Amino acid sequence: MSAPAPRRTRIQKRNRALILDAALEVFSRQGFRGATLDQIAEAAGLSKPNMLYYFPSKEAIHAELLEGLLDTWLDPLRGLDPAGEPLPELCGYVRRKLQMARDFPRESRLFANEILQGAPRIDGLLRTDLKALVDEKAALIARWAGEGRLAPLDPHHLIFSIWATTQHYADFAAQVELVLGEEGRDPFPAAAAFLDALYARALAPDRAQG
Amino acid sequence: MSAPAPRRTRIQKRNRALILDAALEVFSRQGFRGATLDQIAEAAGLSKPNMLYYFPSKEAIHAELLEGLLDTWLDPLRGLDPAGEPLPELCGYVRRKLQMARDFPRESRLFANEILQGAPRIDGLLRTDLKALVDEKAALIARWAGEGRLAPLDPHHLIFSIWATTQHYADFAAQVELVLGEEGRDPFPAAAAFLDALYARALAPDRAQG
DNA sequence: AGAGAACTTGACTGATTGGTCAAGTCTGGT
DNA sequence: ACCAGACTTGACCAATCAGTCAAGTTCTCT
Repeated sequence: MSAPAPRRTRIQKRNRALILDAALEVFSRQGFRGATLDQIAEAAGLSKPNMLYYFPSKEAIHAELLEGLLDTWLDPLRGLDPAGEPLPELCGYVRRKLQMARDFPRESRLFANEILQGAPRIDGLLRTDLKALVDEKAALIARWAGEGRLAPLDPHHLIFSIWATTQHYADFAAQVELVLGEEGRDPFPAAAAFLDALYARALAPDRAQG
Repeated sequence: MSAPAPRRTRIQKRNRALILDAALEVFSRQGFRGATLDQIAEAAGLSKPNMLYYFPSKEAIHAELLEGLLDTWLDPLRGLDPAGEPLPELCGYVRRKLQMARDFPRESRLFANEILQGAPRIDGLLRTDLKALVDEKAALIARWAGEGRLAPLDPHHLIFSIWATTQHYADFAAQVELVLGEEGRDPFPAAAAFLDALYARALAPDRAQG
């Protein structure tokens, strides 16, 4: 199926990692077209021809970043446990997703850039992997709501809202910092407290009638 | 203060509008660096030198788009009425903001692109106009919450969450369509119903005690 | 109709882009 | 020490980039 296991020397491992890290930084800010190999090479501390010794093209670097991304990106959602209590499960999901926005803001921006452009290079993955997982978890949420253990909210749009509110702190970090005005301080603790309260309130099931 | 009123012929009005519309389309997808004057010229149906007869540079086109943007972008928030009932006021704000995402998705993406890059060309405006308005409305929301007419949620993060959830439907439209799977259908009616329910539940004040 | 301004464009420029190549240097195994 | 393969790089290339310019065409006003 996949390519034969590539033999990698120590130097290959180190330099490929340097390149991917630098490329993540540049692509996540400038988008694919806006990024240049020179920027990436400089950020990686390598010469441009040397970088192209490890990757055949700009496309290849970008593709390798995107491939690795979606899997880890969806981990928090995979962790939504059908056996757990609905409300804590969903609040836990929100917390994990926010944690990812804090820990991997560059990955979040890379993804955002890709979607903003209409998802030209990731369309296939979204259509299959992403949609399957979301549909599965949406069904779970719908079941919980049907059992009266959760507020009756559209599951797909609920997932969208969780993505939006959590990734906002990575993708729009510049705006968040400017508006809060405390440019040194970490907005994530307050964000976590707010989102926990928001979803705890919104998702609490209606009072049982009669 | 501002430049002397520019005398504009019919042709100037038409062609400037053509250029700005084409540029909005291209910049909002590709970002500033990723967009090219040739793309914009082709989308506008003009030759590149002709386009540069109306605008001195690529930067100038982009700047003109950004300048016009923030004002209309903040209109829904300005409409938050201190004299109104807190809950309907905020739900109305959510509705107006979602309507803007539906009617002006390119503007939303242009803004998102700019913030993703760290807001290099709009930093000043955000620091002054945006922050002032947000602080004013956050104070209003805090007052409402203090009076027990609204749930006690952090006002700044509440505003962030409204921005995030509504703009999501413009900026991440490609993903929303793919996940919902009904690629022809309009996701906005369901989104409006969901967001109205979400915020109505989350923002309802706690039951008065004793 | 005619003059002057407004508009349009093909051909161009220097800079930057992604990518190549031959000729080097370094590294690890013997 | 030696060699083969791994790594590195300066110089280079064709394509594309933002922007210029001179020479044209079209419009507007009288």
